[in-house]
Amino acid sequence: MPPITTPQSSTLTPPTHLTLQASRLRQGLLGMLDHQALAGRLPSERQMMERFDTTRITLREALTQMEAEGRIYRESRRGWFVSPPRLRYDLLACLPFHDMVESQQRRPDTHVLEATTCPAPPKVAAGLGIAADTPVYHIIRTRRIDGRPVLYVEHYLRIDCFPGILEHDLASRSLTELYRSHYGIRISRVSFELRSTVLDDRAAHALRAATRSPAQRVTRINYDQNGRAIDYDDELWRHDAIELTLSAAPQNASFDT
Amino acid sequence: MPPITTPQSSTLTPPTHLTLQASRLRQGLLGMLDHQALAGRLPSERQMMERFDTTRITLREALTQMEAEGRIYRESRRGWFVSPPRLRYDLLACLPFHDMVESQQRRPDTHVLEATTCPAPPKVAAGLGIAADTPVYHIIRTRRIDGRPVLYVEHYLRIDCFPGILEHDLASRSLTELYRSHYGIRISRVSFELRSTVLDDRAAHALRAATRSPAQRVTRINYDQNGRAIDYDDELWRHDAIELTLSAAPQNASFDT
DNA sequence: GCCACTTATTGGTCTAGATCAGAAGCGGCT
DNA sequence: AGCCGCTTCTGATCTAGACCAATAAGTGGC
Repeated sequence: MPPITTPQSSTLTPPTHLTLQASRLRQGLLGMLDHQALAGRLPSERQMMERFDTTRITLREALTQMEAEGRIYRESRRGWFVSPPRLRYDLLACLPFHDMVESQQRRPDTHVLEATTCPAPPKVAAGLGIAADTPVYHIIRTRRIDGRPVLYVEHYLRIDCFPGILEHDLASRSLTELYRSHYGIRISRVSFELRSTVLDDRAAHALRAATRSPAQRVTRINYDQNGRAIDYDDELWRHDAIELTLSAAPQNASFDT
Repeated sequence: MPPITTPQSSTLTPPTHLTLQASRLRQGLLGMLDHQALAGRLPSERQMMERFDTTRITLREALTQMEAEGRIYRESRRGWFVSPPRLRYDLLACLPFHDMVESQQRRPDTHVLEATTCPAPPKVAAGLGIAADTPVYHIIRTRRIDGRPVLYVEHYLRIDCFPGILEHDLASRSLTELYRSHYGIRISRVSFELRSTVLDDRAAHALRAATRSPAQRVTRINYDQNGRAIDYDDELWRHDAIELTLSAAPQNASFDT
């Protein structure tokens, strides 16, 4: 006998339940993204909720998932937006932010939030190989691409390497360029630590993002030609804004038999 | 009339509202993590919801946030767990998975889901520099650390480079080791593409994870000593399971004046 | 025309449930 | 000892609202 696999699907229960709501919603949203494509802003939550005939909570869950995918993002209390293409960030090219962004036909933009001196936090001290609480320069900046804030970065610089560097224009000049032109220091080695987390309250606020939005942390230590750690950068990117790339020779694979 | 700014705050509505619930909940959960530390499993949602006197939805939102932070993770329909320490994954060390895991005093484990031949998907073909739909080996594996499934990886190998490689034991031997010992091919260059996304349905199912849990994608192309692309790997990691590291000389910074 | 104020809109947070389906544990049977 | 079906627990999904707070737009006075 033919044991019909879905005996109840057509008669008793209407086909509009199960977990179909989610996929239906998802389909609808994806279609919306395709159509208005680069339009940017999505309709308000209440409008979408009505259009897709669902609940606010269900809708928000679907939106949150697409945010995690990197398709859309939100600005705090401002709405949902379609994510622009990711910036390709070549870790070893070591291009200054402005150059990197412009080389991809995008418009960069930097804003300095803070430029002070502070005692080195434990992690920074450890990374730089100096005693904890040694004074260091502390620079906090936000960076935007095509007007969208995507990066919150804190730099910690060794004071003995870059005396007086805070006097320069830190919004329009790149640090690495300053290192070279004013201090004769060039970067001969970099080490990275990458992990995906969320924006902390400070970063979220600075980026106009909702607290604890998904983020990509890029911690970076630069070394000069003498192998001395000269600065420690802590970058928090909106996770949908970048795609990290990297190409190099492996460091031990040549020692085969 | 005197429009008292907060007329209802003390009388009608209890002071337990605002956004305090969230932070209170968060505190409680963090305390719980600290105390039972490595215990692993968290209490059931209904128990926590009662203990913290809140709603299921509010609780789940808090849990989801901590999942995004990488502090906890969930197994589909099985519960919430405290995230173990992240595995340090040195991109340029190019250590086989088993060695990498064991060198960090963890227990590795591999399971082969599929080992077939298939036409190269467009992206793979482009990455390998071969015509689309050229047949390639296709290996799908899941990997675990201390019994926890953390990695879903699909390998695409050029058949002309590794004829008959599917006959080997792909669960206990590393591919790179097979490349070297049986085919005389060693990896002389790697290129990576890193982006944070979510697990697709297949990967989620294979990792016993909820669909669309946060994930770190690591796409990798290996090149042999002749500069020829030999394989294309697509790795999907549970995002809280790893911390990527990397140390190298920048590729253009030496050309200063 | 500029600025302070008001108001409407919208996202952020929360309540109080219900239903469904997979996972785990348990017994009993083989 | 081990397989199988049953029950129970638990997470997954969804409904139908409410109130708060920040933004943005509109309004009136100077």
